[in-house]
Order: sequence, then structure tokens, then C-alpha cells
Amino acid sequence: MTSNPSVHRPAARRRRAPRGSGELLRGEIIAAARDCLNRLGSADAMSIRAVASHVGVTPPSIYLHFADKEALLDAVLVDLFTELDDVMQQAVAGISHPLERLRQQGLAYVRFARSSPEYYRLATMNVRTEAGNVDAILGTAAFTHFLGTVSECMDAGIFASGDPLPIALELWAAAHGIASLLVAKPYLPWGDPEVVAEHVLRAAAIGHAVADLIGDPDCPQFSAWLAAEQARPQPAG
Amino acid sequence: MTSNPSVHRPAARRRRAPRGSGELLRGEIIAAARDCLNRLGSADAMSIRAVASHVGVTPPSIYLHFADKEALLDAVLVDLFTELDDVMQQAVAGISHPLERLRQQGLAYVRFARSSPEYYRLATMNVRTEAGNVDAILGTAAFTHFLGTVSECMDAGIFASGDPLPIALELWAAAHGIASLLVAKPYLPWGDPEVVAEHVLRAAAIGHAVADLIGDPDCPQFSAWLAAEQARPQPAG
DNA sequence: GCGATAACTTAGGGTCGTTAAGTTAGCCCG
DNA sequence: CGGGCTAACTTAACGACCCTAAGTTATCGC
Repeated sequence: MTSNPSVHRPAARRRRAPRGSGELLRGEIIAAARDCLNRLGSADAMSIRAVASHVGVTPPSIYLHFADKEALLDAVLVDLFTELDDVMQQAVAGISHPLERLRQQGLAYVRFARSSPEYYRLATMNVRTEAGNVDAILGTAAFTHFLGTVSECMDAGIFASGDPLPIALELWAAAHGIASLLVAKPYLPWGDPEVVAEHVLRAAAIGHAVADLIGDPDCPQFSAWLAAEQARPQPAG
Repeated sequence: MTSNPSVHRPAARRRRAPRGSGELLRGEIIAAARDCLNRLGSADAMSIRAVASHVGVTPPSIYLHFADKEALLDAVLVDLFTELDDVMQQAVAGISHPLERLRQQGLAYVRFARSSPEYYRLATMNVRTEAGNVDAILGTAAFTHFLGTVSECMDAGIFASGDPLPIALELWAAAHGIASLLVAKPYLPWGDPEVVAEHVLRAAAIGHAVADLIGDPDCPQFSAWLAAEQARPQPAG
């Protein structure tokens, strides 16, 4: 009952690292933590003991490199955020239309979340790093690049010019909403996740663009505007 | 260090309940669990021991009424979903315009999340009740009522007629996105939470309405449509 | 009043995060 | 080349946790 090898692999006790290279073990610990997280599915299920055993070391050794479990999880997150940026950047390689870039970045974001749900939960659904500075999120390359795309959309006249930060945060909220629900409630009747993600992202982008266009009407006024538009011929209507 | 009374209050050992009324204790346990959840801030921090002590009972007694900790948390959630429905229904009392009803329900949803963050986390950010049937969410009065409002919007011509479920899920994703981030990352520069929530919800609703209007153009086509609209006089532009 | 049994408690097994204190191995320096 | 310094790690253990098995006590029907 103890030590299911497929999930555990006690990993023969490793040789002591040479004198200067405590950092070496640090990297191995992070990798092992990611592995455990993948296999066990949640940060709670990932025990320090399991990580240690996976590296071939006793639990207290972990604490020579990380203050506590949360610090280890934070270190895992730093790794992951750089990977998120990678996939988001790859998704827009060679695409020039700013709105299309925005769309592809959003889709890549949702895809990343779905491809490693435990990581996504860890990154977004905890209050961890709470007192930690805002830059832990806004300063990541991923968010910075996304902010840049929002700026491009403003320059292209798709969104009203101004500070891109609020729009970026609000678009992120939409992307996070669908990513989060797809991850947390996969059994709901979403249909094709890729399609529903596209719908949500498209609606958010169109919504902000049109909101900038028509100002801030109340609901009856918007209904009237919409009715008038419906009466006109539409390009793909 | 043990038992901070303001958070614990060991609660004098209660008298044994009369014969038929085990259900009585059950209710008290749920109430105590909600209390602990409020005070301690997360489901992990809420220990069975604390709940038991709060009721004035020993930990094993909890297991006479709930199979395990998760079952207790589920019971807390059932309570909360009815409360969510209450506030969402109150928010639309006396409002007849369907889009305005949609808006108010969304705002009430976000407000509910922000007013009890621990509950919201518990309800949405866990995989709990996963194998449990879909109705645990879609069958709640809150979601059913929301679905009704989406239907009303279709009847009013705001959204294209059809199955309201996909639209409802996608609008929920937007509301959840901003609610979730406001709860999990309150330190980000959101500005007034009520305002940012309104922006996100408005963009989602407008976005779906306009998407239904203009069909499914690619990004350059949408840009062209937008430019043409911008060249026309707008009601509140 | 007296069993039957619902409503609890005591005791404990196993896991977890974390710490204190000990031990071993690599490297520097004479 | 060998002695010691200290980085790198281990052993042992504390306290908290979830949960279970087995015992005890109070209430109620008769």
C-alpha cells in the first residue's frame, strides 16, 4: 500500500552533490515537484515527502532550498509562467493583424490552461503570493506581451486609445473565466472546448470594441441601437 | 498559541440531543462549518476538529452526519447556492427589461462572490462534486433563473433565438472570470470592483449580441465593419 | 423501571509539514 | 597527504490533521 511505484519511484538515494552546487538539487526539486503535481493533480496531494523521495533525498533536505511548501510551489510557478509566455508567443508568430494576434494569444492561454489543469489551478485559484508584489503577475513576460497586443489594437482603432491596462485586465478576466471553468468543471455540457473558448474570447473583444464605439447607453438605448443595426444589411448577416 | 478564543471558542460541551433529532446537530454543524470557513478563509484551514469544537462536540461525532470532510463542504455549498439564488432574484425584482435583468443578475453574482470569497472559492475553484451529477450546478435555482433571463433576451431579439444554454454558459464564464480574479487577486489594480465587473459583463453581453448580428467574420472583416460603423453617427458617441 | 438503541466519547493509526540536532562527505590548506 | 571546516544531507520527533474502531451514556418506548 505504501509506495505505488508508478506514482512514486523512491529513486535510489542520490550521491551527495559536490561542494558548491546546492543549486543543482534545487532544480531537481522543482522538476520533481512538477512531476508530482502532474501525477497527483493538486497542490495538496503533492507532499513534500513525495517530492523528496522522488529526488532521492529525505524531506528535510527540501527545506535547505525552499523556506516551505509554498515557496516551492511559487518556484514551480515561475517556471510555468515562462512556458506560458513561450506558447503565447509561438501562437502569434507571423501574424500581423492585431485583433487576430489578440485572439490567438487568448486561445493559446486557454489551451495552456487545459493542457496542464493542475498548474493552472495552482497559478490562478490560490491566494498564494498574495502579499507578494503585483509584478508576480503583471510583470510576467506573458502579461507584458499581451498588454502590447492590446496596445496594437488601440493603435489600429479597434479599441479606443488610452491606457491598455484596464482593457487587458478585463479581456484576461474573460479568458480566465472560460479557462477556469473548463478546468474546474469539465463535465458541464461545454461542447468542443476550443469552440466555446473562441466564442467567449470573440464576444469579449467585440464587446469592448463596440462598447467603445457606442458609448455608455442604458439597456433600452442599446436595444434600440441593436434593432436599428439589425434592420440594416450586414456583411455576413 | 493553541486555541485563539476569538477564532475558536471551544463552546461548552453541548447536552446530548433528544432521541429523534440527529438532524438538529447536522444543521448546527453546517452553520459552524460556515463560520469556520469565514474566519479561517479556506477549506483546508477549516478543520473538522475546529468545527466540532465550535459545536461543542468531539470530532468523530461529525462523521455520524457526514461521510467525510468533503461531504460537509458539499452540504455547506447547497446552503450557499440557495442564498446566491436569493440575492440574484432580489436584484431583478421589479425590473422588466430583459437585458437589464441580465445585467443585474450578473452584478449580483459578482457581488455575492466578493462578499464571501471563501465560499466562492469553495464553490468554483475545486474539482469537488466532480463525478457528482451536472445538476449540482446547472440544476440550481440560480442557474435556472439565469437561463430564463437569457431566454427572455432571445425573445426580445437581443440574442439570436435558439438554445439558451450555450449563451448562458458563456456569459457565466465572463462573470466567473471577473468574480474569480477579484476574489483571488484583489491586490491587482482593478480600480472600483463594481465598475470593472460592470465593464466585463457589459462587454460580454454586447459581444454576444453583436456576434449574433454580424455573423462570423474573420478579424480583418470585423475591423472593416467596425471602421464603417465608426464613420456613421452613433447615438451616444 | 428496564432493555434497546441513538447519540455521543475515548483511543489510536496513518499522513502531513516542519524543526532540532546529529552525521557524513567534499574541499582547502598546511 | 592528512586534518579540519563546513556544506550537504539524515535521523528523530513534534504537533496537527483526517478518519475509524470500539466503547459508553443518556433517552425513549413499553
